[in-house]
Amino acid sequence: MKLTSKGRYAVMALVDLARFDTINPVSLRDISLRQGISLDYLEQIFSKLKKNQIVKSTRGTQGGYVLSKKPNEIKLTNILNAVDEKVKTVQCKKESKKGCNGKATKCVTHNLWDELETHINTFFEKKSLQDLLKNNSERVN
Amino acid sequence: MKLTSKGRYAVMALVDLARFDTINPVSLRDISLRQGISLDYLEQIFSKLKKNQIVKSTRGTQGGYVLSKKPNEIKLTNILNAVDEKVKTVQCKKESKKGCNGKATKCVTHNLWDELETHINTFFEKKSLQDLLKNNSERVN
DNA sequence: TACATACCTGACTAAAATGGTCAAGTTTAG
DNA sequence: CTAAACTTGACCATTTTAGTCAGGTATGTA
Ligand code: FES
Ligand code: FES
Repeated sequence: MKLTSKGRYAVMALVDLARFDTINPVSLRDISLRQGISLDYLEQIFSKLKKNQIVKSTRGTQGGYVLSKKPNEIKLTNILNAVDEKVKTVQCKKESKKGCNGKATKCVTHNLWDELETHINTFFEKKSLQDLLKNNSERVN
Repeated sequence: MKLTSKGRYAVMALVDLARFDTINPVSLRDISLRQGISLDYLEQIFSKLKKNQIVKSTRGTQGGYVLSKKPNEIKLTNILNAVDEKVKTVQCKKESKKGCNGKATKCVTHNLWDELETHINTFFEKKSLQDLLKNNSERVN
């Protein structure tokens, strides 16, 4: 399973976006400055977020990014999947009958990792951007 | 957070051990063959497991490893910690007031990752080796 | 129309982590 | 005394990570 700064940055940036995109699109430069993330790296990340329809972009002066859905409709799963931070705990191909070691049968730990995967995914599916906003600004609706 | 083959192998090996150590100590070579894990790599892993009092060793011919506690007393947490696969999701030092980006305040995602950490640790604390045995051999007391 | 701003794309890379291997022991049952 | 098995530590190829860099292209505004 992976949880690296790419995923972390993606979430941070989107929380920032959710806070500030109410009037105008938010430029990556602003996010970069506010959150302390390299601009060039942000561009890579937002390129993926855009491909996955999590954000929309406007080019040109005064351009920037806007969320393409409401914060409560964007789940953490969506974000992490978008930037390729798939939660993958089992080693083998799940569909295959074969185990991770190439043997004919699933390994002794297969069920364990599978359970864990579900456990984590459930967590990410329940959490939305909205939850993070609430959590952090103490003031919501 | 990390979950790599070192942790995976550690768990596999210990399940194997739990099954076969009832009469004699089990040699790493046997585990290596049964589970398809490199012998040299297993040695690295067992060295750590021993330092953390999860297994005991007997040297010499017919030597090998034995669990140092009962399977139901060995939690997954213990195993993964022993091989340095700490579940660490927050980026910052938890005790510090500072955030992960060096700013004076915790970042907007701090609470999220902290919750996730708890969520995963709970899972690992509930699971013991015993559970895995049950799960896999269909026959237990 | 110029031009600054901001998105967009792809190649490149230093450093770290991963998943081992290799060599040279020491210990002890038989 | 010797073979099996643990012990230690150095070494290494490959992959991943976390970016940087160098060029674009689009567009609102002056
Ligand atoms: S993880 Fe699926 S068989 Fe080992
Ligand atoms: S993770 Fe703790 S401050 Fe960012």
